[in-house]
Amino acid sequence: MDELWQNDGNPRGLPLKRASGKNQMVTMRDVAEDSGFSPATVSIVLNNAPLARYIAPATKKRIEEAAKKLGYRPNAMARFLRSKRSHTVGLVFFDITDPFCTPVMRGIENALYQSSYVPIFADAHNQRNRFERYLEMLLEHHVEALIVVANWLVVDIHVLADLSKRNIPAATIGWELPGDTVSSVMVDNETGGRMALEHLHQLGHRKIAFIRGPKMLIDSAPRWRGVQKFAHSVGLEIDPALVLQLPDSFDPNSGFEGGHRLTEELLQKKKKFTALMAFDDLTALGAIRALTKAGVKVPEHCSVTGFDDVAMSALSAPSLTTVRQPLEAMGTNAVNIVMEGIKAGLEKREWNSVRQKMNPELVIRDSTRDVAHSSTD
Amino acid sequence: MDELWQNDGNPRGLPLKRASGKNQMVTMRDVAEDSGFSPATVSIVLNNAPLARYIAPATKKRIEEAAKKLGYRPNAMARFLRSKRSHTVGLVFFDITDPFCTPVMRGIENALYQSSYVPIFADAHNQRNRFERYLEMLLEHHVEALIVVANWLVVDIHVLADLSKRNIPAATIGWELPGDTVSSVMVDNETGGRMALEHLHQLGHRKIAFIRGPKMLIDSAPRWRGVQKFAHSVGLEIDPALVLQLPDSFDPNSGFEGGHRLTEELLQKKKKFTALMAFDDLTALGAIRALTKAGVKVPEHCSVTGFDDVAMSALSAPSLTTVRQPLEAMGTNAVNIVMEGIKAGLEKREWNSVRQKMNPELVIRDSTRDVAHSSTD
DNA sequence: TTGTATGCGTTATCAA
DNA sequence: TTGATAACGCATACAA
Repeated sequence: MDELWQNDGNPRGLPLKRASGKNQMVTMRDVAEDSGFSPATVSIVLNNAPLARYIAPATKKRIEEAAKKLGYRPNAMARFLRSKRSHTVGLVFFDITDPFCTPVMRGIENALYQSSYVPIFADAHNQRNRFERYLEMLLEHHVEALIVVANWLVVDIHVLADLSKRNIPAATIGWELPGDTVSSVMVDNETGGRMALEHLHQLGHRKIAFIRGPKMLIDSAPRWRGVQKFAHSVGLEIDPALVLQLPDSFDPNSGFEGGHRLTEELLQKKKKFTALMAFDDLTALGAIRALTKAGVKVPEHCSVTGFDDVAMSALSAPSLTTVRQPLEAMGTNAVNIVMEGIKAGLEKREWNSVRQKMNPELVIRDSTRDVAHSSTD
Repeated sequence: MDELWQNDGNPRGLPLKRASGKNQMVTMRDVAEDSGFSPATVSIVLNNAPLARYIAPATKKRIEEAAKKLGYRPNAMARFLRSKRSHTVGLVFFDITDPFCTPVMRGIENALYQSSYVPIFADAHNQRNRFERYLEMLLEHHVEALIVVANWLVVDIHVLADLSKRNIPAATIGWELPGDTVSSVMVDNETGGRMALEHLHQLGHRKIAFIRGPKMLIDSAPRWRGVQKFAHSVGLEIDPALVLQLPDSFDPNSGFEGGHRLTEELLQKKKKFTALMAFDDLTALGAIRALTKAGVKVPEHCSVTGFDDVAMSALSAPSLTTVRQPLEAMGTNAVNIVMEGIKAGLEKREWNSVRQKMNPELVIRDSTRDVAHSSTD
C-alpha cells in the first residue's frame, strides 16, 4: 500500500517492439529484407554515412521505418571488426573505496556519455597483479582509451609503455608519470597547501600543527612545499615539533585512523597550538575526533583544515573547512583529453599528451575560526 | 625528492613483449604462421577447447610459446561474433552519488573479476531517459547480464520486459519488481526496522521519535512495519506526534537535510523524547546535527540510530549506531545470481529468477546509550 | 592429431 | 542512386 512503484509503469498493454520470438537477434540483413533494399544501403542509411547524401529520401524513410519496426540495434562487436572502433573506454580505479573517487567517476561517466562512449570499469584494489590483469582484459576488449584514477598508489611505468606502443591514449587522474606519453590531470597541490595555511594565518593563527601526507603519495611533497613557501613569505615560523607525517599505507581510508593517532601524539607533547592543518579530509576528521575526545573543542579551541572536500566533509560535525579539488571537473577533463587523442589517432595526426593542473578552491566551513579565544594548553 | 615513484619501476631495460611496430594487432593467424600450425589448431590450443585433448604436447608447447612471444591477445569482439559471448555484464546505478553504492559496487566488481567478466558501467542520474539510453547502449554491446542498483528511484517495468524477452538475466539490488522475471537482492527491511527499535527499547527508551523514509522508497514501508510489529509485541506506545516522514526526493543525499529539518520540527513541539530512530544514516546524521545545534547532546540526552551503515557512519562524531546492510555481499550475490542465469542460458536450461532477502546486522556505536540520564525537555 | 572451409554482422570498395 | 562482394578475427564442423 505504501509502495508507489506498482502504479508507476504506464499500463499501456504489452511493450510492443518486435513481436518476434525469444532471443532472435535482428540484423541488418533482416532490415534489408524487410525494407526491400540491400544490406549495404541499409548500412549507409542507418549510419548516415557520407554516401547517404545520394540515397533517395523515400528509401531512407522505408529503411528507417523497417529498422524501427523490427527493433534493429547495431551490433557493437561486429561493427568493431570492421571499423576498429569499440566505443569503449577503460576506467581503472586504484581503490574505489576512497571517497575521492565517486565525484571523479561521476565526471568521467558524464563526459563519456555525452560522446556515446561506454566505460568498462575496473578496480585494482591497490594490487599490482590485479591492475595488470585488468589492463590485459581491457586490451582484449579493445578499449579506445584508458583513464586511470590513481589517487593513492603508485603506477609503474609498464602501463605507459604497453599502452602508448598500441597508440591507446591514456590519462591519469591524481597522479602523474615521468615522460610525456601519458596525460595527467591533477590539482595544483602547492597552491592548495598555500591556501589552507594562508586561511589559518589570516584568522590569526600562529602556533600551527601539521599532519603531512605519507611520503609515498605524490601529493604530499608539493602540498608541503606550498606550506613552507607561504610560511616563509610571511615570516611564519613552523615548529618542527608540531609537524608529524602520516605513515605509508595501502588503505586510502587509513587517514582517519592516522589523523586520530598522530593528533593524540601531538596533544601529548603539551605544546600549544591553535590550529591544525591536516593532509586531507579523512585525516582532519580523525584529528577532530582526537581533539574532541581530549576535550579540545573545534573550532573554539583549535581550528582544523582538510584537503579534497570529499562528500562527508560537508556533513561532519563541525563541518570541515577544506581545500576543494574540482574532482568532477578533473574527470571530465581527463575524458576530453583522451577523446582528443582518439580523434587524433583516427585522423592519423600526431598528438601530444597534456599535463593539467587544476585550481583548488578554499571552502570555509565550521571547523576554523578566528584565533581570538583559541588555545589548547 | 620526496616522490618515491620515480624509482619504483624496475629499470630492467625496455619492456620487451613484441618488439614489433606500433599499433599492429597480433592475430591468431600470426601465431599460426609463427608456430607453423593452422589457425584452427591454434584456436583449439589457446582456448583449451575439448579437442585440445588430442593435440600433441609438443604442438601445444610451440603454439603457446609463439603466442607469448608475439604478445598475442584474443580479440574479445571477434570472439563474440562466433561464440555470442561478450564476457561483459551491464551495471546500471541509479545514482552513484549515494554512499550506499560504493560497497555494492565493490562487491559486484570483485565477483565479476573472479569470473573474468568485465562490467560496463552506467549511471542513470535518476533520470529515466538516461536509464533507457544506457540500456540501449548496453544491449548494443551485448552484455550477457544486467545488474541494476536501484536504491533510490523507481524502475519502470519496461526494463524487465525488454530484457527477459532477450533472455538476458537481470538482477536488481535494493529494489524489487513485481512478477518473477527479474531477480532481486534486498536487505530484510522489516527485520532491520525491528532491530533498531529493539535496541533502543532494550536500552530503556520509551519516548521515541521516528523519521520515516519517503513514501516513494520501497524500503520505507517494511522498515516501518518492523517498527510497528515490535512496538506492538512489547506494548510500546508510539506517539503519532513524534512520527515524521521524509518527503519524496530524487536526491539520494537529501536525507541529511531532511533529517535536519524534521528534527528541528520535532524539537519545536517541545514533546519529550529520549531517542530518535532515523530512516537511514544520512537522515540520522542530519538529525544529530540539529540536536547538537539545539544543545541536545547525543547520546547523553538523546540516542540516535541510522540504517545502512555507509562508510561515513563509522567516522562521524559521535559514531553512529546503525543497522548494517551487507552491501558488499549483496553485490556479490547479485552477480552469482545472474551468473547462474547465464550458465542456464548456455545450457538451454530453464532458469528461475530468485528473490533474496539478506539479514541486516545491528552495529552498536556511540550514538546510542542507556536511557538512565537521557532527556530532552 | 591437425588442416580446410565457413560464417558470425558489419562496413567499405567497387561496379552497375 | 543502389547492389554485390570481400574482409575484419575467431571458432567450429568436417575432412584428412
